Amino acid sequence: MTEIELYINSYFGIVDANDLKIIGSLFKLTTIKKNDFLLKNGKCCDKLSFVQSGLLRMFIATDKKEVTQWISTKGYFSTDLASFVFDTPSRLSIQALVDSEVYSISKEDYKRIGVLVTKWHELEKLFIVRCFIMLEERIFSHLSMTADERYKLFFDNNKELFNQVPLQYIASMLGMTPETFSRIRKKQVL
Amino acid sequence: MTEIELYINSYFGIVDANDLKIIGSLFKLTTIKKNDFLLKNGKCCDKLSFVQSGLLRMFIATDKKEVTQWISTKGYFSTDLASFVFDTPSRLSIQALVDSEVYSISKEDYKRIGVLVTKWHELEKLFIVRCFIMLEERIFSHLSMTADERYKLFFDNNKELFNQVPLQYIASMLGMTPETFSRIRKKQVL
DNA sequence: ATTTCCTCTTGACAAAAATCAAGAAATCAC
DNA sequence: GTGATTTCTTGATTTTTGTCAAGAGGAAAT
Repeated sequence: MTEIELYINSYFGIVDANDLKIIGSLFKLTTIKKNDFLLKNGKCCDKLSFVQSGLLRMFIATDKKEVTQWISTKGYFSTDLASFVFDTPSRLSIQALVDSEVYSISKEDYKRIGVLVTKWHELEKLFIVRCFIMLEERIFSHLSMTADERYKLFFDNNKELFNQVPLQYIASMLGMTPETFSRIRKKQVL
Repeated sequence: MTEIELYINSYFGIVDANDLKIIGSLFKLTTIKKNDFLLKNGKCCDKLSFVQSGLLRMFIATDKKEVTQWISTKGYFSTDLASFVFDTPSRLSIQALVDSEVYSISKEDYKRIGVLVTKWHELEKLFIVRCFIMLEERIFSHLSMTADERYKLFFDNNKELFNQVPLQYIASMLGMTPETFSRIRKKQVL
């Protein structure tokens, strides 16, 4: 199995080898240099990507600051879903934090999957349900935890990220300032 | 068209009248008395419901407090999606804040929709994508706004809710204490 | 009506987090 | 390697939010 077939298989649970081949063949591997953009806000997002290697930062620029919504690591998908699905201008920008490789599918090819693979919509639905549940979890963390607790929770589950990306982005993604983030880290060490 | 058919049509965009009838017939209208539970945490959530009238509070009980995740008003769906889709014990409890009516579908009948209506999975996928986008928006509000700003945003979009439910639940849902909520309200009036 | 319960408000205070400013440390470009 | 830039840390201070406690107001029950 190719790498992309493995992803599709693990995320969408497709068992049929033939379907897997079809879908996999529609994704194209491309590289993005550090600091380059996979998507700039304002443009319509015309592709869906999976991170094969590297790191992508998804952020929204406000008048005051940039808000990092998520950092996609190997295996995560990366797109402005609203823009991709409903053809609206994207609010998200997506930028590579290091040289990265992504498997991307164009909107046209994406639409073709549904035609070619009967079970696709059902499997994709389950995939999005899982994403939905992750977001619910994240909202819960903001409703019920302090910055300190959110830090610990995220750190425990994503240790490897902390020496790969500027910490200010993780801080933003967890809803705190870099200063607060730094002070929390200091406490953890002692 | 019956009320439930109207919902299905507006949320899932089904055009075929026959499909609509089929799906609509699988939902059963039931009533829930004020303070009664549609779902108690720990049980497996075996149905998916749409609010026809009334108000449902979805909350998670922690050791310290109850965290209100969302209040479902007319037209919203209400379920513990993780529990419903993956047959796990639910973390959410769902309780009626006033006498309410819901259209519910059992898990078995829900599964049958996919068989009976070819386009169902695709339409449902789009529905969940819209839910996903709403949650992304909500997370953004926690990453970039103060309690004050979150209050204003929510108030502007949900004025009618404020004289129907205990305000403490709205406070919780917005991630602040009842006291902070009360003080923000006081400032708004002046 | 009055008692009880629940919700909301208010004040005083404590804790958490943001802001501002400066400097250290690390990284990047040449 | 050296200088320039970016990122991180730290301190001082302010703002925001939470906590605790008391009381007011309303709704529901008896």
